[in-house]
Amino acid sequence: MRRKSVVRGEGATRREILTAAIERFALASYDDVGLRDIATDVDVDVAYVHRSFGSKEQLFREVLDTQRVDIGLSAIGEKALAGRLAEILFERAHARTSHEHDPLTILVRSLASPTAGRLVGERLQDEYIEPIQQKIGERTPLRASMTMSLLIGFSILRHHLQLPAVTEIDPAQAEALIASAIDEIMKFGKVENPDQA
Amino acid sequence: MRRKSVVRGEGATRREILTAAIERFALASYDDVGLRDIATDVDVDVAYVHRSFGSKEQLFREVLDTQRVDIGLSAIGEKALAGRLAEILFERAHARTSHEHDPLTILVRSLASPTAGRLVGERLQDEYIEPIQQKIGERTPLRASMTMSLLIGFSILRHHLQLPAVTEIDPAQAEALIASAIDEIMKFGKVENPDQA
DNA sequence: GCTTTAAGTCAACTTCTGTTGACTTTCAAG
DNA sequence: CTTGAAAGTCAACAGAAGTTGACTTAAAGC
Repeated sequence: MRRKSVVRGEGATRREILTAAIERFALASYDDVGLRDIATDVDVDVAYVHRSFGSKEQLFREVLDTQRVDIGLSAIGEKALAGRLAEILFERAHARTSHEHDPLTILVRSLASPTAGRLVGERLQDEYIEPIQQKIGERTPLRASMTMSLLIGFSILRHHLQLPAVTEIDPAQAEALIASAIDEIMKFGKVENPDQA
Repeated sequence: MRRKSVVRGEGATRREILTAAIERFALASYDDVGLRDIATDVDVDVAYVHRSFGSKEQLFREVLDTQRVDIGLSAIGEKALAGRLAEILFERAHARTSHEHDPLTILVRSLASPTAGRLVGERLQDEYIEPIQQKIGERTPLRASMTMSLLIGFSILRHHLQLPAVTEIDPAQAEALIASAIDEIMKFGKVENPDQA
């Protein structure tokens, strides 16, 4: 008597579905991606997409797992942190096969969704803010959050809204400027009163 | 022979609906706010909400009009720009009646929606980035965009995701740090090679 | 008092969503 | 050849959404 699992499908088709889902979730938000869209991409029935992962939310969760990025903080010093973060943000922007996206894209796309938002928040906290906090010294929550603000805001302007001012920028130049902005934020903890009125 | 307008309702109830809509759109995204929610708030029929504005999109447009903010750039110098922007972001955070929100909130909430996203992008460009560009000197698109990245990212972390690290910060302190971060970004144009490897 | 116009309601339609039960197909093991 | 589980399909449901046509109510204008 085998236990009949609710989740079916462990083979090649399942992987194809996951790949198609990654693509879709990088281009539209959780709520705007329909299981039927994904089903069409892979040319299977909607029901199969659903049952291969148990639920849409579970599928999304697995997509997020796919996008994990190791900041590699343990290996680098505080000085190199800014550069590393900027690098992550632009890592795939330099790639020639341009339908690749930076690891923040999928997270950022689905920020607003009530269903997916909670998952996104957790990932952001665990995968970025937490590690950054551990790396820097004083006023850490605020500084780590400001750093993330810059990264997330930039990703939004660039990929979501595709504002010309941002998309037309030379990536290498933008990367350098992001890095030095983060560097400045890192210095905040070390000054008592930055500029204050 | 009066022309029968598709849009009905010019009176007090219409204004109530608009107020309720503002509240709703500040708390949830365009797609997640239902006309039925708003109708319930004001205690009228859904159909009346719809017809008072012609369409949901038109209602949202009027809500955005409501949120217009004059940065007042003409009156201030480049030096005061950073402080002014930070002030806008925190203007209503200090208020005691706390169900008020900063003018970016509604824009940011509906970034992801395909329907509302276009509107949001236009507003952001016209109302913030454009004015900021006009105020600063060199490398203007990039610097203006970086500034907006910080503002938007912070708004998202604070209001959307409500990450503890951001919500627990003393507003006055955060405002000061945002301002000095923007100040640093403003200096980018004036240095040839910031730090570069 | 009748009429017109706006204010507001009611019920329904259409479209789209994730989900589910029941079915068929495939294919390897015994 | 038979069995049995996995792979995959089909049709349908239930819920929610924006929208629309037809209706009623209410208050002025003449």
